[in-house]
Amino acid sequence: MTSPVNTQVIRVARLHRTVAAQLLREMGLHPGQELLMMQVWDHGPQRQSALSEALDVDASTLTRTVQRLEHAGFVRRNRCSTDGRAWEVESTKAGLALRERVLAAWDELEKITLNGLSEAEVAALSSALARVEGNLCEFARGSVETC
Amino acid sequence: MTSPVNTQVIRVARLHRTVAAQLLREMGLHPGQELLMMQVWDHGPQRQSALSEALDVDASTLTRTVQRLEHAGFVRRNRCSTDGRAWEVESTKAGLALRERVLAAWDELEKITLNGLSEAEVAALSSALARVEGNLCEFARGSVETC
DNA sequence: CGCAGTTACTTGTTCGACCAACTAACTCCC
DNA sequence: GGGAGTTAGTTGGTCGAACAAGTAACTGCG
Repeated sequence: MTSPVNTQVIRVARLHRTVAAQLLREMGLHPGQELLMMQVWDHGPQRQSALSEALDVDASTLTRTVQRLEHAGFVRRNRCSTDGRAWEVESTKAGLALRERVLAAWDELEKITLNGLSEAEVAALSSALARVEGNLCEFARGSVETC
Repeated sequence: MTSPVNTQVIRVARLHRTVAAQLLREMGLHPGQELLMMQVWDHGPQRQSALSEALDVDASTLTRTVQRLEHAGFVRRNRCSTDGRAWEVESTKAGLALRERVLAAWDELEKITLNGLSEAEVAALSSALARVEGNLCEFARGSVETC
């Protein structure tokens, strides 16, 4: 078999996203949006630059995700008082109303993913993924500093 | 921390794809396309339905990937002689010319990903990913049969 | 034979994600 | 103060990926 881990990563990622989409669908969210909402719920109103760094996505990706969430009414943007270029993103009431369901879906997704693995296996998997993430990040960024 | 493995899967997937994109870029391929090419190289001309099943992607995704690869000159389509609805997808000479470089890139990606992990750790990771894939697949498909 | 149902592929639409190029606003330093 | 350089966010384009809905061709059964 040629390079099975590459293939496994790709397949697991796609399936994981598909399952996430199924779970999030009924609350009107798409995969990726829940991460932004969770970040805002947990850490309050934040600039897009902070979100983009926390979620580790491109600024342009973030812009469009925020636009869609704003359009859907889950998020609001206010001009930053101290920096005229920046926006602060904040959850609306409608956004907050999703919180419990999203967290439940997130837990369920984790359970589905790890079904049948022992605690030790989960720990090993998690630590292996952390190292893989470090490896990939180092290569992608060209340095180990920002990982 | 809330549900760390979910997050890890998502981050690793994105980084893995980003690194793949960097490696494939210079040969004019995008992530996902290399999987199709490898499938065709390894198993010869195939119908799109076979490809879509082998790569486990939606038929519509496959259609467009084939269209782009065809447009790029890496792949050719011929009407299937025994079934007027189907197409057989085949690598062109230009496609075949990429083979060595793609396989090298694929190996490098695997090496980058697994850098610093022992053989035993890789084996454990791979087996854990296989089980996770089974779990997710079962949920996504609603049955264990097709996994 | 001919119609019903299935299968193979396509198209439209939406979304995440990236890169590249751009604007507007801030900062720093002469 | 004012220009050079940086930072924040946006827009345009492209691609993978999915779902939904559609067309054309095959299959099976009465």
